[in-house]
Amino acid sequence: MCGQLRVKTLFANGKRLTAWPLRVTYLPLAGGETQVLVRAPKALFKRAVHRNRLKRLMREAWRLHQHELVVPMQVAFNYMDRTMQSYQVVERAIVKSIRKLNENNDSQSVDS
RNA sequence: AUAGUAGGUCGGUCUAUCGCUCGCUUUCAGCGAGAGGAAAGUCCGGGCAACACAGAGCGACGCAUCGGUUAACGGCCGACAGGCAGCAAUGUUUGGUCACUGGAACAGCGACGAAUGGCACCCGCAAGGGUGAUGAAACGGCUACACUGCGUGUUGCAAUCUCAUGUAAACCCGCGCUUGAGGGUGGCUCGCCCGAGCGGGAGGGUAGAGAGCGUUAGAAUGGCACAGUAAUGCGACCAUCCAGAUAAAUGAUAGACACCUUGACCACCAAAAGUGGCAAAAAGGCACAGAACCCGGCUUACAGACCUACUAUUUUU
Repeated sequence: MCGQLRVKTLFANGKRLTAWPLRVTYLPLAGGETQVLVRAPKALFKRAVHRNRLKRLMREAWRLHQHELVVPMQVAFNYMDRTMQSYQVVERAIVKSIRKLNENNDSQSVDS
């Protein structure tokens, strides 16, 4: 996912959920392809190496589990812990957040 | 053997599965390439680009023993002198001129040997004088400025160029159109040049792509000679063409090996401590750190391993 405008609208209008150590901001799409964004803030990690590492872990976990997401949406994974976590922890968080995204979407469709 | 000094090298390897970026090809696939010694800090110096040409004077800034080295440097190499630290190997620090002008400091004297002050003794009513011993501290300067010599045009790849998209060539105010606003030249002046628009307000629009951009043939990289004490040169010989992302590729998982720490146990010893040997199982660890136009330096960070030279002490021959 890229483009200043799209990112801005996602963070302005998107909903949030938490799956430690990630905070997920998402916005369901009517159609099209799912767009993803990963973030490791400079405020939390001073060194570029650490930020790169975390973004790679998040991307890798997403790559292996992206097919589990049912409905297309815009998703932003935001790393928010101050310590470096292992791949296992990140993977668990990604899986959990995908499950939550699916649940939320189901309940929404039921309501409407 | 122990302790230390200086310089240098390396800084994980392999396999399987699933991926990422770039290139090529016979393109639903295959093959090849894919982070560092500091890629970092952005502190110096260049290349490169733009400013029409890149001139002169003044100023400003930087550097300052001597020689060498280089594309260049405030870097590097070698040498000299003084201070400081160390038993030593060595490390560290300082190094133009003060003749003239100004400032601070400064009585005068002084290796032909030390003024003054303090001390002791003697003379004198006193002021003071004489003799003697002890003896901290000193080199011919310091700082700023000035002078002398050398160097520097400015801005930086968000430079710069091209294409595409879109709007308002509209509105208001001020100045100007050769008797010339404004600009190039951002420290100033002169000189040179461009010149019909320029500055401000409110408002409207765009913010995508490509080149620059990858050691596509050079200050190129890696060997090997040669010259030199060395930095470095020579390119004489051989080999090679080597990351190129842009919400920013170079990764994830599993296993094996290597390395480091702890270490059952064994030997010496009466025992403990200590020293030496072996190093299974197990546990833990495996640094600093991620290219962004490209090079040469400097500085800082760094687990651990290895190599070379030298110094001191002890023992043995």
